[in-house]
Amino acid sequence: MEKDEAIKLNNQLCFSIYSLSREINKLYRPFLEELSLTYTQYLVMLVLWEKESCTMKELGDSLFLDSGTLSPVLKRLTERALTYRKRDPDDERRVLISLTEEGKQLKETAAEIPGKLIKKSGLSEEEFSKTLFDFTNLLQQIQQANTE
Amino acid sequence: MEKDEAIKLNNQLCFSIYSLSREINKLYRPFLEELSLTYTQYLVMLVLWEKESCTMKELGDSLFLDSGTLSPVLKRLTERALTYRKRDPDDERRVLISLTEEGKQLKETAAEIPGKLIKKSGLSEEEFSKTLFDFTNLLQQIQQANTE
DNA sequence: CTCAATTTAATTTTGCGCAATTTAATTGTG
DNA sequence: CACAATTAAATTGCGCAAAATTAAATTGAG
Repeated sequence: MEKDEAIKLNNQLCFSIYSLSREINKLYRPFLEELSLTYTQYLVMLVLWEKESCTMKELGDSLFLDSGTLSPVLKRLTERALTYRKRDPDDERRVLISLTEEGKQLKETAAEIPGKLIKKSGLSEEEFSKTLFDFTNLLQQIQQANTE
Repeated sequence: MEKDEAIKLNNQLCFSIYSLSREINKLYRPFLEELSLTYTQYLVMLVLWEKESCTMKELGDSLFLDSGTLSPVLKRLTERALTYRKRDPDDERRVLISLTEEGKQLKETAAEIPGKLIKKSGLSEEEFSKTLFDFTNLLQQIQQANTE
C-alpha cells in the first residue's frame, strides 16, 4: 500500500473494528434494555449463567477485564439483586460472586437474545459461524502479538 | 446451534468483536503514547490529515460519533494546539475545525504507525487487506440492519 | 414575511475501560 | 519463624460513548 493511502482513516484496521464493535453493541441495545442490562453487565451475566459462581479474578480472566472495570459493574448488579458477593473463607483475598434466584431467572429471558440477534443482523447461520470463527482466531493472534 | 450453546459467552459475536476491538486498541497504544494521543484523538487527527479542515458535523459523519463525544475531544486537541476552531461565517451554527502547523507536522510521525502496526500484529499484507475488507463489509451490513 | 420545524453544536449524566495506587491476605525464601 | 514478594480486590482519576436536554441559527411552508 502506498504510504499516503496507508494513513487514511478507512484503511485503518483499528477504525473498522472499532466502528463495527460499536455498531454491534447498538444492535444488542434494544434487547438489553428490555432486561435493563448494559452491554458489560450482560457479558458478566453470561459468565455467571455458565458458571453459577466464580471469583472476581476468574470473571476478569474470562472477560479480559480488570477489577477497575468489574468492581463497579458488580456493585451495580448486586444493588439490583442479580448477584451477591462474599469473601472466600479459604482465601480472604478472593471475592466469590454468585447469582441470586432473580439473577438465575433472568437467563430464561436472555436465552432469546442470541437468536433474535442473528435474525436482526441479517446474517445467515453460516455467515454468523464463520464470522465468529474468524474473529476468535484473529483475537488469539492479536493477543499473542500483545504479549510478546 | 443448541439453545444452551447459543447463550455461552464464547459463542457471542458481541464478545469476540468487543474483545478484539480492545485488543487492537492495546496494540496501538504504545505507538500513540509516543504522540501523546488517545485512540479517539488519533482517529480525529486521521480525518483532519485527509481533509485539512472540516465541520464538527462532517467529523461526526466520518467517525460515526456525535458532539457529545467529539466536543470534549476537540477541546483537548485545541488545548494542545494541534487544532483550532472557528464558527463558519456562512452558517454560524457550524464549527470549522482546522489543523495548526503543529497538527499538520504530526502527520509525519504518525505516518509510520500503520506500517509498524501491521508488522507488530503478525499479519501478512494479504491477511491485513482481507481482514480490513471483511470488517468493512460487515460494518455496512450491520449499519444497514440498525437503520431498518 | 413569519413562525414552527429543523439543524448544529454544547452540555449533562451515566457507565464503562484502563492505568496507577492502596490495602489486606497469602506465599515463598532464608 | 520472619519478612519480603506476590496476589486479589477496591479505589481514584481520566477519557471516552451514548442518551437526553438545551440553545442558537437557519430553513421552509403558508
